[in-house]
Amino acid sequence: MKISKAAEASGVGVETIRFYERKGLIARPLKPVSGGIRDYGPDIVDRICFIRQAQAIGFSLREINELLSLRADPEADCADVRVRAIEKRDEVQAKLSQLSRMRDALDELIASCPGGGNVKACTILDAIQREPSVAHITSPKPTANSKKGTQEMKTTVLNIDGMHCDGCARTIEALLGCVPGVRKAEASYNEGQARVLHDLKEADVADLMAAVAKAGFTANAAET
Amino acid sequence: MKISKAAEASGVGVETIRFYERKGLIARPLKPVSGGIRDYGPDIVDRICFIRQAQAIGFSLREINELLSLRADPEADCADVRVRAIEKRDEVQAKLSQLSRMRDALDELIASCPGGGNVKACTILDAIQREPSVAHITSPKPTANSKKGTQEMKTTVLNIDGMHCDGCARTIEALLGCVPGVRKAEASYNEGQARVLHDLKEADVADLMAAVAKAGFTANAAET
DNA sequence: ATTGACTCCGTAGTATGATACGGCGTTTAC
DNA sequence: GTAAACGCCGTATCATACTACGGAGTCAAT
Repeated sequence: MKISKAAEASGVGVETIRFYERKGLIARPLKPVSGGIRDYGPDIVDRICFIRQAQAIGFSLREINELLSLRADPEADCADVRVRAIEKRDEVQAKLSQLSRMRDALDELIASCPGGGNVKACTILDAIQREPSVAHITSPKPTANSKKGTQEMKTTVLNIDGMHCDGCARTIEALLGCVPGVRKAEASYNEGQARVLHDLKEADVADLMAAVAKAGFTANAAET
Repeated sequence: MKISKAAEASGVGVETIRFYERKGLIARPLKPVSGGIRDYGPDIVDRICFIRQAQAIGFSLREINELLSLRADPEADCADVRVRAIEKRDEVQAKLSQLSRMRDALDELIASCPGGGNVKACTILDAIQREPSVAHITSPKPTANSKKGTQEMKTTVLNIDGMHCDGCARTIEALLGCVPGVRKAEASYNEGQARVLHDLKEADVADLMAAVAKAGFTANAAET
């Protein structure tokens, strides 16, 4: 097989094959004693395919070279390969979670755009700053509140549609807890209700309903 | 803050900051009228951190510049920002799917690995060469199943109707985890999806759907 | 006042992963 | 037997993202 055939068979360009040869990723077939054209075997095509696949998974050429040496090393253990794969998976996973946060930030930006001119409140920067513990979802910041003594605490009971389990109840509690002005939130799956202690100056019932609606539940103030 | 402080605070080299300035990624602080040394503020440090994180996720500097310009415009036309944000969102989504396929491919490789032994028998190395699910990263063709081998790991993505919270997601994970042949199950309330790594020899997609249906959810195989 | 650490700025070099070009030799089809 | 099509090989170029270097200026302490 000549080099152009090999290139076609493995889906790369001729120059790329030569490039891999220079990089030591594939062996350069010897010229036949007689003449001047090298003969590429199917093993080389396989090797090039391997390289391309490994690249697609995210390995760099240097890493691929290491994988290839491992493959050739009779002393090498499969566990070595496994470790590399797991490391790579973790890398990819980390990127995924950050990207997903960035997408959420963009969604937020898009959603807030038509509403009004406060594009400034864009969270794109926040979205990927530092590895983020999920903490901020469950633990709302202790609000340094009440500049004045004008509080108006109230407990509101909400009837909630759409809860399917205790997990839903906990989600609702967390959501309500994040609303500024909410001091305490309890939700019960069995009762289909949430009980919220909040400062009417900062959070009214509509705010609560909106927070719950974000997760797809429907809330209505209960008659007491 | 002098440039070396800013560099230290953001974890890059001084030269890198100057490089970003030349590229227009960050503004170069004006020299004070009096003297010759520029003063770097914390906003620049934030911006640099953002750049680094975004890079780690896989954005190029040019793309990052575009992302940053989304938030920078104070008086920008809302519609324009919106259009660009939507474009970016699509890019991010595309990147997410690609990375997600990479992760699935790696998961499949790792799951099929016995964990030790000679590399001659390394299933990971073999699979990088042959596994059709790895191939679809670059060329997403319908996979032709190889009948040989004792296992056939596959990642199936299910779109799930009826999830109302993270708790539901955890329930679904547990249910799927109980199906024989399932190696790994991840469900996300936000995505409305579950991602299942399973051995087709033991558990097919119908099995997965049946398991989920037991708890009152509806599952459909997603096209990726 | 002098040292030493740092800044400023332009230019140049490095690494990765290719891709292209030019000059020459070898096949091969007509 | 000759011309197009390849193959061979070295070098050059591209894009991206830094990293380093050299010379001059700035600044604070000794």
